[in-house]
Amino acid sequence: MLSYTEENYLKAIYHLSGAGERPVLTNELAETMQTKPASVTDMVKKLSAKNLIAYEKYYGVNLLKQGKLQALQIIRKHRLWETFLVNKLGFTWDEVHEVAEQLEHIQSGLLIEKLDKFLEYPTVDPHGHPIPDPSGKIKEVKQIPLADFPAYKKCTIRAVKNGSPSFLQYLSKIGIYIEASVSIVDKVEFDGSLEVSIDNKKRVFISREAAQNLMVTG
Amino acid sequence: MLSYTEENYLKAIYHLSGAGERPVLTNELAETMQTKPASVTDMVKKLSAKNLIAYEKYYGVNLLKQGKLQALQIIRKHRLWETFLVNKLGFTWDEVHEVAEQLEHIQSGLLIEKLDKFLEYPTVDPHGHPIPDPSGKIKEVKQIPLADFPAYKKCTIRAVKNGSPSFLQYLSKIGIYIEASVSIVDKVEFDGSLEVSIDNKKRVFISREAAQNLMVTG
DNA sequence: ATTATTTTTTAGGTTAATCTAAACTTTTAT
DNA sequence: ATAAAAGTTTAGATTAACCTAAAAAATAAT
Repeated sequence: MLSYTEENYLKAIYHLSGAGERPVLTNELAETMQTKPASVTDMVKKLSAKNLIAYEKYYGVNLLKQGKLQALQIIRKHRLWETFLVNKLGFTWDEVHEVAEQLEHIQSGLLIEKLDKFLEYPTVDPHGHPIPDPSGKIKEVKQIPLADFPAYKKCTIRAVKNGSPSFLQYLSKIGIYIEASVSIVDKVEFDGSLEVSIDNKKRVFISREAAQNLMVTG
Repeated sequence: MLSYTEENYLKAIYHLSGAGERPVLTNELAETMQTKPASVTDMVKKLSAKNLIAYEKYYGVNLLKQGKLQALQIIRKHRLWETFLVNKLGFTWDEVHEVAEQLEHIQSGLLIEKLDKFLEYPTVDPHGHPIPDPSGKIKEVKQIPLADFPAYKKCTIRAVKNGSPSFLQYLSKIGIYIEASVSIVDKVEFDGSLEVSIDNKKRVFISREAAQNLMVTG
């Protein structure tokens, strides 16, 4: 059984490594874990001793099979809980992260099984992120940033990349939501900002920065 | 902010003290906390320094106002979660305790507020135990053990006292549930066991022990 | 190719919650 | 009333997760 902290490390390693693609450095891990590099070294040795990650001094860590599976289980729980909070309890999408960070550590297979059923087996969370299945498999859907989508063509908002509360609140305020149908109607040369039509109803300006964090499908 | 462990101590003190009526001894606390008396002494000093309990050497501890309030908040959360697990997720009443022990420590006022609303402001949990209101107030209902109820008179099962999983499973099996209408139709002299009629439909024998753990109202 | 800089690790220490063993109170039993 | 038993506290260790400061390795810059 993993500790709360060990679980958080695995999750951070998963995200920082891009689902286990590249090695994660001590310093980046220290930053996301809000701790000191020296502490990371300690923990990384511990996880390595448990065969969850492969740790090589001065090089970084890589997720091993078991570690990746564990990380995916935690992500699964996190996203199921977020879905619950929004769909059932009426949280807004900018309010759920902190609470889900706690709920994801509850240990009960039965609970997650029943929660999944109660939510009718959702495949994405309120931010559009995919929910791994019980075995850790993820149904990836090809998405590109709205910033890279051709102008005048309709597309659908599928996910937010950086889901910080303030960004999410901003999106709500201007009327952008998951599944919204949008199209770029103008590009401002000066700063790369875009004028976007939402559901053929309203038009809003969004920064290049924001457009890079909105993932769409054609 | 209290630690997970501190919260559990407060809750245990609340229960062992009978809602704060009598002092709790180090040894009993050690037993329910599954730890050693020496560890209890340490923790009790800590909670005392935080003015949550009054600790007197060799005498025991008493809950102070703030400590009692905290304990009641945790109990509130525990019972709301149990209600959620049974009413919404389809857990049986013997499966919920362990999970609720974890969920009760989630820190989020908003979450409990919304959960309470989602459950439509329940006043008792699946075991018939009262759910404290947000300020910690409990609506006490006078109940007596079925064992002490007069024979032949109808009464209603309101709560279980010792809600161990095996007892709860046994109750389910013989058809006893919260809100069931029952009456004692025979008392066995030999061992104090009772023959009980449930909903005027079926008759079962229950031990004196069991009858003492079933709380009823007339 | 050295030197300087950055990154990472090691060494040694801290805190919360536990433990064991020994000392000390309180209670119980003669 | 005193001795034995039971209960409780103190003292000193341990473990997980962190820390700081110093040493070591890797990377970048002249």
